[in-house]
Amino acid sequence: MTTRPARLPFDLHVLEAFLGVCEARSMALAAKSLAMTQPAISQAIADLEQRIGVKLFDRSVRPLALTPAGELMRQRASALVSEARQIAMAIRHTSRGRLALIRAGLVDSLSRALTGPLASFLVTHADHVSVQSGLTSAHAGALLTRNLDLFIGVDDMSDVEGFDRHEIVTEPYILVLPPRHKIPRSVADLEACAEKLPLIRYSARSKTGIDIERHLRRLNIDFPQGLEFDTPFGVSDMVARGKGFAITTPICLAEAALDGSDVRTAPLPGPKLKRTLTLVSRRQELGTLPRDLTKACKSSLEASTLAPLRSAMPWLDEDFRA
Amino acid sequence: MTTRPARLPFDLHVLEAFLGVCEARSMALAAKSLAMTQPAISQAIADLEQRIGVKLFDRSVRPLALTPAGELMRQRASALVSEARQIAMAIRHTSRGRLALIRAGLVDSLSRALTGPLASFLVTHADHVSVQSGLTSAHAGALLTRNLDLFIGVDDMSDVEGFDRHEIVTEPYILVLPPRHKIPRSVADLEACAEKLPLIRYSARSKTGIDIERHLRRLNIDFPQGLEFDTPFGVSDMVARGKGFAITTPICLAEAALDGSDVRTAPLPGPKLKRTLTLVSRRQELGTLPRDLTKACKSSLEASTLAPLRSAMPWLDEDFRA
DNA sequence: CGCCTACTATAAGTATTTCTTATATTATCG
DNA sequence: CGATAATATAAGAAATACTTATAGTAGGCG
Repeated sequence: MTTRPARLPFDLHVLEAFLGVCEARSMALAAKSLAMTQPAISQAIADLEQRIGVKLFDRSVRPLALTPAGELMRQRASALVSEARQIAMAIRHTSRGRLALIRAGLVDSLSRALTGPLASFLVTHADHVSVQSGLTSAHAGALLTRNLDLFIGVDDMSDVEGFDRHEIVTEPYILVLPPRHKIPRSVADLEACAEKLPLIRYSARSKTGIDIERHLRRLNIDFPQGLEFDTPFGVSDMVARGKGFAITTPICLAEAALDGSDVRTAPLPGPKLKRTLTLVSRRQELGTLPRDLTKACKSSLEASTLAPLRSAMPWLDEDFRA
Repeated sequence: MTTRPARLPFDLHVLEAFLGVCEARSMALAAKSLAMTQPAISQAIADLEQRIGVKLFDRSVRPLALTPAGELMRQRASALVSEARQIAMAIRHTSRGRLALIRAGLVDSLSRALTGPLASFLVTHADHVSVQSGLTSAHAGALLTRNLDLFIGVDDMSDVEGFDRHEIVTEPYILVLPPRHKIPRSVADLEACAEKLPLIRYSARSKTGIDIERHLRRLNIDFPQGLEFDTPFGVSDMVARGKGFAITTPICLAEAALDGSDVRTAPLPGPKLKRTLTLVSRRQELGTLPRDLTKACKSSLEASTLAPLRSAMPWLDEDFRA
């Protein structure tokens, strides 16, 4: 006679009850919200504690307090139950060929260029589409914690396994200066320029800002701290107003969509600095959607943004295309 | 009368049964391995399918085939059940003040210096200790997929939320040359040196190798491809044999533990390049263990490695200490 | 300090779920 | 086409989860 393999000491339903108690700090209140009776909750929790061999609640105080093991359990059970709910939903809707919900992150610098095309594409594949602009680091974290299904951004999470990556575009960093300003052609010229006109910075909360600062440090260039902004518009508008110069990218500049102004653009002197925009999604969970979406975004970006940028800046690399 | 809130359409036990069928490709065989009867399995799966509203198996063929929805379910259910098992174990042992198992990753370059102290410390906190040397990128991936509980490495996963980081040491990259070789004092000297003696490289699979290559590119230095190694010993031994020079770190050099040879060391000309070694763990799951472990590692590293290195290379930065 | 209120725990019984045995149905292979 | 090995279904048994009733306990207030 075979020995029954060891079963898990809890089930999702019990964990839901446990989490209800954690939230309510009361078995009676949890019972109400879960449409069960207080003794059912009490017995379920007691049984769970007996099966796992530790106390989860301190019942000698009111309201109930979690033990350290209880706190650990709360965190991990919460994640587990949340994931289970997402599985339930994902299974149902994937099988219909449509997703119930797809949440896409889009880096700020592509917001104007791609929000429309992205949403238009996704809406043909999901009942509900959420497009969230923001910083790529936040999007990457959200993808890991399954609060996003995919994102387009500057970081491709290349050190993490289990994700697919589709490159959309690689672009160089460029100089942007106020109208009619002299163009620096060397690193030395750039440093001289900075003595008269401050560098308008991207925030260090963005990967773009970080890359630029790292680049300048490696050139041993130490521009004084001054203005910094989160958005391409903030940076570009200040340049247009003659308040300083900036290091940015053609797409960021296009994103800023300055009205009628004529900032000057030039290649960044010294070693080349580039950034790549990539679509990242979990492997195997969205079928061909990421690849198809990438194609759609490339087409749209080329027509709406890259071709005009090449016209405006003929000195951009031949490789600057989607 | 309150409406009962929507329950999850499955429980862990049913998912275990489902996964058993996936693995065995047979309900009868799954029943045997789960110590249940075949009809119990058949009914459980049928009920699951009815609750979630999709077919998971194609029963018109033998052996059973998974539908696309079934394949997605298999992947996600597998992760869920695996996580549930780990929760069960973690809760049990955390509450006893000891862990059942703790798995620590340690970057290759600290292997000799810290494997002993690390294992000695952890064995007082866990019944079973696994210390895995390797590349930090693999360790970071393993931590994310919960195949490691903590690691000490070069990447601190700073873009990912939910982790604690404790800095252990920051060290500069340095030059290492064959015995009695002339020391380059400028970037130009370094390039001239490379015309006679090749650069012995770290593999691009390591973050250290990547950082060095990126650094050289930003200096517009393009050393020809030649020898590359994964380990500090491989790189350092080749230098000792007069086969080339290397860019490395004091800790890597110490790790190489060259027998009786007398390679020359010098500051790296040009912009400074440093690396930081950090202990990374999930927030709030290991209590004070990561902080305590960090202290223990710093003490041990200072005594065993950093003090001797400062004696051997008096020109190292004052900040070069744990 | 004692009493009252509001909470949890326990006992006993009921309802629901899960499992087994017996057997019908179906896929595959020789 | 028949035999074998698989899954599905029916009916009943066993186990689990829940309810009602009530005992026991923590904390707040007078």
